[in-house]
Amino acid sequence: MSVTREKILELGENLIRTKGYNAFSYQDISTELGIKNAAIHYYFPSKENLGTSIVKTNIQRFEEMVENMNSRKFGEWQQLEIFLKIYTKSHRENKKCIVGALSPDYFTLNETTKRDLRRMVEMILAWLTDLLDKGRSKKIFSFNNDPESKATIIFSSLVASLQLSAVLDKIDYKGFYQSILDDLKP
Amino acid sequence: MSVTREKILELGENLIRTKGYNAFSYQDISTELGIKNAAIHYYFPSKENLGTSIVKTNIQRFEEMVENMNSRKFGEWQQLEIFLKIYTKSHRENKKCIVGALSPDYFTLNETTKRDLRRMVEMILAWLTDLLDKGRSKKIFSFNNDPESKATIIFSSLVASLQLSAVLDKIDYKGFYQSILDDLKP
DNA sequence: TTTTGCACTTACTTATTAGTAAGTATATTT
DNA sequence: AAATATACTTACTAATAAGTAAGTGCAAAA
Repeated sequence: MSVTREKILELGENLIRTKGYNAFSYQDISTELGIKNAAIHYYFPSKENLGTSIVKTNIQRFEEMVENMNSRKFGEWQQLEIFLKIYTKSHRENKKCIVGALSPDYFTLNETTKRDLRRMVEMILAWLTDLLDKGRSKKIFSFNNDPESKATIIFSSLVASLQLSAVLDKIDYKGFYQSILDDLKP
Repeated sequence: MSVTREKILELGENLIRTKGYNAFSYQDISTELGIKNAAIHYYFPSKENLGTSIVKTNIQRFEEMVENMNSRKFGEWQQLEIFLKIYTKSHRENKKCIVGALSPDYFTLNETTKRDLRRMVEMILAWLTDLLDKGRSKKIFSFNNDPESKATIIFSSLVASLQLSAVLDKIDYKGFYQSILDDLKP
C-alpha cells in the first residue's frame, strides 16, 4: 500500500481524534503532508470515504487485539488491563478514542460511516460484556448488575473520560483508572 | 428579554445537542425561525457569543436545580435521582447533554466558551463528589473508591451514554440507569 | 411633530469547504 | 521505443460559512 495513503489515514485519524470529524478538512492534511488537496481525493474520493476507511482501520485493530489476547490465552483481568491501556495511552496523547470522537457527530455522518461506527461500538460492547460475564463466573470480577449494563457503564466512562480530560486540565486519570478496576475487585 | 433572542438560544442549544457545535450554522437557525441570518448576528454578533450564552444558560439551570434541591432539603438519594433524570429526559429526546455535545469539540472552541464549559464541568463534578461523599457518610450510598473518582465515573458514564445511544438504536437505557443506582446501593 | 432607538432586512464580502477535470512527470510494461 | 499505469499537480467550481455596513419600518419618547 502507498506510503502517502497510509500517512493520510494516520493524520486523518489524529485530526478526528483531536478536532473532530466536522472540524477537520482536507486542507489540514494536505498542508501537514506537503501535498495538494487533490492528492487526498486521489486516494479518498470523498471525506465519507476517508471517514469509513479510518473507522474500518480501527475495527481491524480491535479485532487483532482480541485475536492476539485469545491466542495467547490471556486471563480476564489481564485482558481488561490491556483494553484499559488504550485509554491511558490516548489520555497521555491528549486524544479522544475514535468512538468518543465520532459518536457525538453521529447524525452528521454519512450512512456508511454510521454503519461502521455502530458495528465498532457493538463489537466492543459485546466483547466487554462477554469478558465481564466470563470473569465473574471465574470469580475474577465481582459486580451485582447484569454484564451488559456493567459493560455499558465501563465503556461509557472510558469514552467520556477522554473528552472530559481535555476540558479539565488537571484530571486524576490514574485515580479514575484505578477506581474502575477497584469496582470490579472481588 | 426578546422572544426572538430566546428562540435563537433554545434552537441553538438543540442544534448543538443534536448536530454538534461545528456542524450547525446560523443558516440552520434563521431558516427554522423564518428570520434572516443577520438577525441572529444582531443578538449574537459572533458564533462564539452564541456558544458562550448557551453554556451560561446551562450553568444557570444547573445552579437553580441545586439551589432548589437544597432549599427543599431533598435527601441524597432523591437528589441523585433528580440529577439522573436530566439524562433520561435527554435520552428520550434523542439529544446529548451540553457537556457531551461540546467537550469533544473543546479544542476548536474559543477561549470564552472553553472557560465556561470547563466551569460547568467543574461545578457538576464538585457537586456530585460532595453528594456522594455526604451520602456515604449517612450510609445512603455505598462505594469503595474515593468520591471524586466515583463522581467522575458516574458523570462520564452519563455523558457518553447519550452519545452511544445515538449510535446504537436499541440501547437498554433503563437497565443502564438502574445499574448506576444499584452500584451505589448499600 | 420630530427624533430616537429597537428589531430587524438587504445586500454584500471574504474565507473555507468538498470536490473535479485535465494535465504532467516518472516509472513500468509491452 | 512506444504505450500504459501510477501518483500526483494545476487550476478550477459550486456551495456554504461567518460576519458586516447600510438601510427600513415602526413604536415610543421628547
